[in-house]
Amino acid sequence: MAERRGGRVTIKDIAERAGVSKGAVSYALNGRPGVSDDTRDRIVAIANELGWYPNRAARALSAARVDACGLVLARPARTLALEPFFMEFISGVESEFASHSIALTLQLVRDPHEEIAVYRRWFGEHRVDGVLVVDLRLDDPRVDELVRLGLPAVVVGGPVEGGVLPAIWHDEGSVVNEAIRYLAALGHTRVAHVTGVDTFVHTRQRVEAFRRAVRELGLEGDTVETDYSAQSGARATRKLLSSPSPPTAILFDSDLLAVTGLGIAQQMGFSVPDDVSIVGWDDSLISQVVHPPLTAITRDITAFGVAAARHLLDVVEGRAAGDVEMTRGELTTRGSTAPRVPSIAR
Amino acid sequence: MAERRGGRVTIKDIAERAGVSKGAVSYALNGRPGVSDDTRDRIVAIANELGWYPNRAARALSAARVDACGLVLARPARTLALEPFFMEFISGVESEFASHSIALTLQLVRDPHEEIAVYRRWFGEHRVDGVLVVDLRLDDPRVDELVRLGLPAVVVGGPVEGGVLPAIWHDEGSVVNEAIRYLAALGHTRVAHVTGVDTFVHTRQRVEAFRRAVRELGLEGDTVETDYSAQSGARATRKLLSSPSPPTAILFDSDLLAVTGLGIAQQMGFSVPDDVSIVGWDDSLISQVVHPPLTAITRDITAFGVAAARHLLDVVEGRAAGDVEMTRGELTTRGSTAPRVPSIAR
DNA sequence: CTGCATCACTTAACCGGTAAAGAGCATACT
DNA sequence: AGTATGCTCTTTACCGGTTAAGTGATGCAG
Repeated sequence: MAERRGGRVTIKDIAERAGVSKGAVSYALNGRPGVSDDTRDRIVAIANELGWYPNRAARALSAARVDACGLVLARPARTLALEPFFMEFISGVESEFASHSIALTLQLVRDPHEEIAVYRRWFGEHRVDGVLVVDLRLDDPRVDELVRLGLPAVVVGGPVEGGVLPAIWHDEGSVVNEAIRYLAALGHTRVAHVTGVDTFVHTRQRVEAFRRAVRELGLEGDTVETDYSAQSGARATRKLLSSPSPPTAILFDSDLLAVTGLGIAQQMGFSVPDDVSIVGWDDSLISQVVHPPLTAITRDITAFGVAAARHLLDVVEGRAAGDVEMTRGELTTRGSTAPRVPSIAR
Repeated sequence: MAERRGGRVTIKDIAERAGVSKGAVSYALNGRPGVSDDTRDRIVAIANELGWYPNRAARALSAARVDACGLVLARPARTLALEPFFMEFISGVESEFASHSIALTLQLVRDPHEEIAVYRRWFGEHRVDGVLVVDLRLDDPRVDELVRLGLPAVVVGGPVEGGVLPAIWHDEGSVVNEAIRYLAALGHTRVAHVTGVDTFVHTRQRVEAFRRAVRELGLEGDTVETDYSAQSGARATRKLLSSPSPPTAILFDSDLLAVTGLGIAQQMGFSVPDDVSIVGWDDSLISQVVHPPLTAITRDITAFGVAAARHLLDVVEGRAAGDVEMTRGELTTRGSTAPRVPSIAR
């Protein structure tokens, strides 16, 4: 084998073997006109035989594309590890990228400030063709920076003010509404909402929907904010349940929060679901393996990842922009929710 | 601003601004001799002002490095999402890579066969400088392929037969030994081990250590294999606990398995830890938030990721090869283990 | 005053692809 | 016959860096 640098096969090797020029090889392997079918077949056969793959760096240098997209996660590692959402989302993103031979470049950072620095670097280095931005915040500085750079991006989790970047999100409101109506139908009048980070747009959407539903149904409804960490979830649950008139049903904004809340409730002597009903979010197996299994808001996160990735590829190729609103999740009822037991019980 | 393609600043722009040649700019920005200090300072100042970053593709084409490393995960997405190990590991890997401006390219695949195809492509495309290989198997075909390709790699999870690839792993055996001795000291005589995938090297190590400890201590000790999925964990637990003389203590090979096992045990009417003690592995918050919190084998997974990444960078740069054995984990005791209640109780 | 380093830079080739422009030849048309 | 057209392939420039080799100018020793 005529192998060169690092054992890699280049189109030059193929050209020599086929007795044609580099240009002809390039035309042949890219399926473009300019070579006869005979020559093309011969070249393709040689390429396969030698196990040729296009050198990505070389291609990126002339073509504008690097065939890689990026995802930056700015949540604490410990939270990420426990939040099944991200791995499922990534797996959806991956499967879409893989079928287009696009690489996923992942980076974990500590805060949005670092995240912006990563975008600047990635753009300057031409490391990625585009990025997926998660956990959209109100007045998100990342949006301005991405627009300024001109780095193609799709924002996951809420429409962007002014529509300056294409976005994709779930209808969070109507499923919150469904969950609260379900709890009300079970007889609960004091409900609570343990939310995620308050400045995230999807948190706002959920909180607003929660407040609206509570108002419309004439319930009492507290809201407690967390930073998605287990500790803050434990604190929030403890605070709610130690109030003089604790809620009889709690909606949690993530699996991790819900499972933590369940543990705290049980530890405080509350029986779930007899004393307090619990509803989780992002129904993962964790919700199902705990005891009792959790009623939860289910959505197809992998499909969400697929859709986000596809949208980004469209944006990168200039095929489309605009926003995509995915169908809302569903409420899956399990053992952690039950009709409210009249207060004589306690 | 003299900006060109896609708004990116190139050394040509800097050269024009500074009134020098491209070569001089390259020398200046790479801290190599060949330019005066004055000129260097001027060039660096201009580069900073224009926000220049080296185009990675261009650099990769001449230098041999692409400054990216890869990680392929060949477990089902649903399992991955729930297994905190991987995200924690990735976060460790990431933090080490990030401090060297190395990108992490992640790919999820269905099986080792696809994984090999990814390595071939990555190597041919020159997408990565090296890879981290997880879940080492006996007679792992990936090892042969990586050796054949000459793609730098570090194997995570057990030494490679023949030492053909550098590896990094934990001492799994001695911590298993510690856990079983602890259970024996609590009075347990019938113990069980719910393992992961049997062909993984680290599973073998654990199983051997378990069998040795059981033999040495004169215990009865069943081993049941799973594929790490929650379903198979549930099945394994059900099988063990429905035997005529069920074990009074079970060691699970992962958090997910342990939590699932806990749920099944409780569902079957076993009290944990009174009827059966449970020990988990990879002590994540999940183990801590369930009820009772799980006794578990703890190890610093993030540090493991850091060490693996650092070892890979050494290998890529030809600085080192060889194997690294990390310190073993520790047993953290919590509420899921207790002294054995004499069998009169049941 | 010559000879020879040394310094500070420029020139040019190269990495491995892409793609526009050109060249040689056969066929088709007027 | 002359020329236009089309096809197939080659030549060449280019992407944005790196780097070996080359060039003037300066300094300094003999």
